[in-house]
Amino acid sequence: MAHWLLKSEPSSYSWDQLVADGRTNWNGVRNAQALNNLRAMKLGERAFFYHSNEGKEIVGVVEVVRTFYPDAADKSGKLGMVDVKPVMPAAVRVGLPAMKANPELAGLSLLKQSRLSVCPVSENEWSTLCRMSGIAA
DNA sequence: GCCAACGTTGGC
DNA sequence: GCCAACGTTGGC
Repeated sequence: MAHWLLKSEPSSYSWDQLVADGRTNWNGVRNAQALNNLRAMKLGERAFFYHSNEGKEIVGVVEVVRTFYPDAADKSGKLGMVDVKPVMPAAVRVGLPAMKANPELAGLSLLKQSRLSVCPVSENEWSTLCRMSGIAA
């Protein structure tokens, strides 16, 4: 199974908000590459939840509970979303400096393409990040 | 189809 | 608040 990382500014949608909601639709993605990543997500696949701008750290893990479907509000028909639910919070929040300092994460697309809001995470990167965050993979 | 101008994201 | 890195738009 593939793994992912979803970015959100806590001021617009935070981990706490997701936990309170129990589930949410991950809409508002406009970037073509990010949309492609959303399309590639399968049911039950997991993603890290990362707070951009404020905190700049991994705060938890989410799971895909509905695969990609079109955004009814988008007339171009290109935009869409997946639904996710929280799985567990990070025991240790992993900040950007910690990720940059770890050579095993040198290829992490979060670090290489800072503007990509939905990025893939390789299996090695996933287990490294699980270890760092105290999340049981 | 190229490229300059502009807009957006996100780290610092 | 600034700026780098991109993506997008629009004139040619």
